Amino acid sequence: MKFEAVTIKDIAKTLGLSTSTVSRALRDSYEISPETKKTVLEYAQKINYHPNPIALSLKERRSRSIGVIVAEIANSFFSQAINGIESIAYNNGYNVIIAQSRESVDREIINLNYLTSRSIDGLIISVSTETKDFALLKELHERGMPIVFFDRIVDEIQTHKVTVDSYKGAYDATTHLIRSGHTNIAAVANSAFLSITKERLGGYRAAMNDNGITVNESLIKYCHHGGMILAEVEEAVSQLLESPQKPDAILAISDKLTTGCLRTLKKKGINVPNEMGLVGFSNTDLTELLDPPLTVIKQPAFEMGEVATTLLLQLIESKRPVTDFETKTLATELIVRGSSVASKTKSKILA
Amino acid sequence: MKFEAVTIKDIAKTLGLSTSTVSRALRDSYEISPETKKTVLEYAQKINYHPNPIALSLKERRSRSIGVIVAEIANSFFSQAINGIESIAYNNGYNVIIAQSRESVDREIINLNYLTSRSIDGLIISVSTETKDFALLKELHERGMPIVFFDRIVDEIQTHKVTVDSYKGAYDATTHLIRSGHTNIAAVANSAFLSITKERLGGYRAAMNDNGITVNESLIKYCHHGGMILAEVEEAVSQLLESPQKPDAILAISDKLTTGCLRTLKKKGINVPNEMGLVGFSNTDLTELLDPPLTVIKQPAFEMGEVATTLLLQLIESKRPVTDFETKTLATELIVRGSSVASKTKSKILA
DNA sequence: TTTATTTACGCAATCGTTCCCGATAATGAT
DNA sequence: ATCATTATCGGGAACGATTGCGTAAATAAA
Repeated sequence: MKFEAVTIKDIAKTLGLSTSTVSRALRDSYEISPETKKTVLEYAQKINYHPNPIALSLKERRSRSIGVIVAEIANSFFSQAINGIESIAYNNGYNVIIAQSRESVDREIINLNYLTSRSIDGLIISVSTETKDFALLKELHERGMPIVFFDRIVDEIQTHKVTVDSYKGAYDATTHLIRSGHTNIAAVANSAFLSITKERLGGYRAAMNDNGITVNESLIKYCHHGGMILAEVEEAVSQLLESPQKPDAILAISDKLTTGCLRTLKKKGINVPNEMGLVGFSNTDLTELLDPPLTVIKQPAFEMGEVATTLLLQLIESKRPVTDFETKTLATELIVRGSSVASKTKSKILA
Repeated sequence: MKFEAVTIKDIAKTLGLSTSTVSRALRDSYEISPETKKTVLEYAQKINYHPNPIALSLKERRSRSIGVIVAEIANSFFSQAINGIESIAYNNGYNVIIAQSRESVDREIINLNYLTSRSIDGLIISVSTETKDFALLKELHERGMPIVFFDRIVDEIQTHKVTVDSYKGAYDATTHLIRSGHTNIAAVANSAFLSITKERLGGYRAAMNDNGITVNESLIKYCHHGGMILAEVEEAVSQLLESPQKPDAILAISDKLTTGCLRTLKKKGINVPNEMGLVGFSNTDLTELLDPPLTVIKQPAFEMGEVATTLLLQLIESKRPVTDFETKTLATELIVRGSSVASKTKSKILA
C-alpha cells in the first residue's frame, strides 16, 4: 500500500501547461503572468500539492536533515538537548535523525556510517565515553561534513563546539562539599580520555587544592561505560567503601553516574548524606523527589542543543568554507539539596 | 561547505564503462562478466562508494524512513518505546524521524503535516491527550498512509494497534490499594476521550465495584494537558485534598501524572503513604530511589515499540492492501514499593 | 559456411523538480 | 511598415540510480 502524492506534472496536465511554467508559477517567478499564477496556485491548493522533498534533495544535493548522535535518549540531559536541537532544526525546515551510541564505540561507528550513508547535511555529536580514536570523525570532517560537538568535545578537530563550564561546575560542587564538612571526597568519572572528564576532574582537583586538601588519586574512579552498566558503578563505589581512606563524600560526574551512585549506596544501606555525601551532574527533573533529594550540578541542556544547531546550520548554509570556529561555553547551575549536607552540620551550613 | 559524494558516474568514467554496467555490476547482475564485476567492485570499494539514498528514494518512490509522534521524548515510557522502534527500524534499513506533540493538538497537526510533507513511508503515533478530532489522521489513513497506533489508540481508525492491558493494569493496582487498607481511592487521569483513560478508569471502577466500594465520581480528576503543566496536577490534587470525601489514596494514570502527584503531595507536606497512598503508571527507572519508593504499573515500552514497528513494516512492505488488522495487547507489571502501603498496615500486608 | 544463440555491454527513459535556452506573440519605437 | 523589445511560455537537460530494450561480438548448432 502506498501513499500517492500529487506532482507538478499532474497540475501541468490538467491545466494544459508545461511543468516548467507550473514550477515557476509556484515559485512566483516574474516570467509568469498573474492569471496563470493564480490558476496554478489555486489548483495546487485545491489538490493539496506539496513539492516532493526527495526530488528537491536530489536536485539541490542536500537532504535538509541533520544527524544527531548521543549516548541515549532515555537520559534527561540528552533528551532535553534534543528538544533544543529539534526546535531550531524544525523552524529552519530541517529534520533530525537521532542515533544512540549507548556509550559504545562500535555502535557509534555504525551510526556514523549509517547517518552519512543516509546523506545528512551535518552532524551534532556528543561522543561516547568509550571513544578514544577519532579517526573516522576526523576523516568525515576533512571530507567536508559540517560537524558540531556538544557536551563531550573532541579537541583535535577544529569546528564549532558547545559545552558547559565543567571546570567551574565541578569546582563549585566540590567546594560546596568541603564547606559542608566533607574532607575526604571521592570522584566517580567517565573514562579518562573524555573531554568533560578531564575538565571536571580538573575543577575537582583545583577545589581540593584551593582548600588545602591533597587529592588522593585512588579515590578517583573511572567508569569506562559511563554508567551504562550498573555493575561498573557498583564496583567503583564498592572499592571506595573498602578503601583504607574511605571517603565521606562522592562527586559524580555525569547523569548516569549520579543516579548509579545513589542506587548503589542505597542498595548497600549507606545513609546519604550522613555516612556519605553525594553531589553529581544531573538533569533529571526528579532529583528533588529522590531520597535524599539530590544536590546536583545542572546543565542548560536545551540551550546547548539550540546553540549547537544554530552553529551547525551556519556551517551548512555558509557559501564559503568556514575557518573561524567558536567554542561556546555555557554556565552550569549548582542546586543544593539534602544529599550533600549531613544532618549534624546542616544548621551550621544553612546559617 | 558541502560533502561531495562519489557517484556511479565517477566509477563509470574512470573505468570506461557505462553507468548501467556499473550499476549492474554493483548489484551482481548475471549479465556482467566476472572480470568487469571484479574491477567495478574493487574500485567502488577503494573510493568508498555508497549509493545515494535520495536518488534511490526518488526512483523507488519510498523514503525508507518512518515518522514517530509521541508526547515527549523526555519521558521514560516514550524514550524506551523509541528505543524499541529504532532497533527494529534500523535493522531493516529504515530511519526514524521523531516528532513531539507535547500533548498539544496543534503541535500534533503541525508534526503530522511536516512528516507527511517529508514523505515518510509510514507513521507510528501515540496521540496527544488533547486530541479528540481524528479527521486529519483519518484522511491520511484513507489516502493510503500506513499507520500503527501505540499506547494511545484511536478506535475509529482500522489499522494495527499496540497497547497494554490497561484495564487489568489499573484493576490490579486498584485492588492492591484496597488490599493495602485504602477504601477511598481517587483517580487522576488524562483527558476523558483518550483510549487509555477509558480503559484504565474502567479497570479502576471494576476493581472498586468488585470490592464493594462505590465509585465517587468527584474523586476522578481529568488533566487535559496530561500533566505537561504541573499547575494542572496541583489543581487536581488540591481539589481532592479539599474534597468532603478526601481520599486516602490516589491512582495516577500516566507517567507524568504519577510524578506530578508525588511532587504536589510532597510540596503540600502530605505524607505518602501514611496520609495518602499513591500508585501510578510509570516507566521511570528512578522510581525505586524516590521518597517514598513508588509502587508503579510498568509498561513493556521497549517491546511495544518493537511490535509497533514490526507491524508498520509489514504494512509498508505489503504488496496488496492489508485488510486484516491486529491489536496487540501486552501485559503490564505491578511493582509494589513503599508509596502504596501505610506503615501501620505494612506488617499485615506483607505477611 | 550459414544461422541461431549466448554473452556482455550501452542507450535511453524514469522518478519530481529546477533552470538554462529558445521560441512565439504582442507591444513599442522609428 | 519594419525592426527591436518585452512578456509569457515550452523544450529539454540535469540531479543519481535502475532497468527494459537493443545490439555487437563471440560462440554453438546446423
